[in-house]
Amino acid sequence: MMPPCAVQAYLIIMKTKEISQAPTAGHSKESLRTWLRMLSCETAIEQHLRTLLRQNFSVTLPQFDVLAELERAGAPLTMSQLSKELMVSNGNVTGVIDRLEKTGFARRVRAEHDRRIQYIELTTKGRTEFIKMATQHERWLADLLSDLSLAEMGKLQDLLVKARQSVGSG
Amino acid sequence: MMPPCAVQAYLIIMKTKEISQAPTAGHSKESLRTWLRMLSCETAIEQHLRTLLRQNFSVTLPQFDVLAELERAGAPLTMSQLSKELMVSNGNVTGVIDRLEKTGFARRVRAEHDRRIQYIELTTKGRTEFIKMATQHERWLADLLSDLSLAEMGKLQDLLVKARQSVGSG
DNA sequence: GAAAACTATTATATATATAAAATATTTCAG
DNA sequence: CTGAAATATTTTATATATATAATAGTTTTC
Repeated sequence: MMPPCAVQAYLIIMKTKEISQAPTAGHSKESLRTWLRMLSCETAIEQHLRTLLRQNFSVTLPQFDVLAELERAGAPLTMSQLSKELMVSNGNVTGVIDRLEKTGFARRVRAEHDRRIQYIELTTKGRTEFIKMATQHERWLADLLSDLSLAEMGKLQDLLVKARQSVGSG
Repeated sequence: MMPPCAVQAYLIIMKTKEISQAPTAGHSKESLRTWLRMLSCETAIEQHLRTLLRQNFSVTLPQFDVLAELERAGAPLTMSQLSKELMVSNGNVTGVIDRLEKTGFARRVRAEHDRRIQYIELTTKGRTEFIKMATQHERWLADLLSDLSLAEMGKLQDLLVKARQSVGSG
């Protein structure tokens, strides 16, 4: 199975510069190295999860994301709410919901008070299946990161949060 | 502009569990939290870079990746070599190269010794433009991660490498 | 020389960004 | 209070990217 990738090959630059990097390399070079390592790590995990979800539950990652958001909300959401929460364009959600309706995991319900709005809600099947997926998903992750101690994960989280804040709003 | 996303909304789970997490939460929960933070951080950076590349150089991220790989190699590569290096499926590279040929950044050259093979090489224009892009790309990254000290980036890299190794081969 | 392996492309389904269009509601000038 | 303009919500259109699978052309191997 082939990975999602996309960004990926910044790796090139790292490969190129790596040898010539002195330990005191400037902030610019270290930023690049940090980013490339984050990218590599994130991509590897994402690939595993994507494949596992597809093979075990016949569901794609964006579909899983929508189910998760609906389950978390505990109530129907509009298309706009979904696209905002998932940070995906509006037109995108339309397609994902189309597929989730086809497989019977979610359904559209037209609002009465404002007929522009469609509420998206989980079906019983959708909720049941999502619970299974989420449980398994958490197990997979624990396995993927099993070499890290709790303390290491804590430190890693702190640094990731700091990096995220540095990048800016979101 | 809307982000790439895709994986994204595992965030949901984090949001759900966050409050109930005791400091001594188990490895499974911490793995999930670590992953969600990594995802959030990586996605934010990727979004910025993607937008900046597109707006400043009219190039997509996969196209930039191919250019980078060709530049790094310093020699023409075959389609298979590219798809392996970039961890993208074979059929995928075909499309990206089609577009890079159209914009004049790269070109196909049929090998003489083995007519199954196409070598992909940078054009002069492609090389020139890529250098500009890579320089700018590094600046953008330094800016995005400017809140992190060199020591913090070093520690973050160590943990990311360890996480990457835990995930497995690649 | 036939079977197996290799290389690249094509086909199909899904995902995504951007932009434009379609539909419905709200606001506000008159 | 009415109706045109502004807003809001969603879908559609187009281009790119991606995974998987199937196909076509070449080369290697036995």
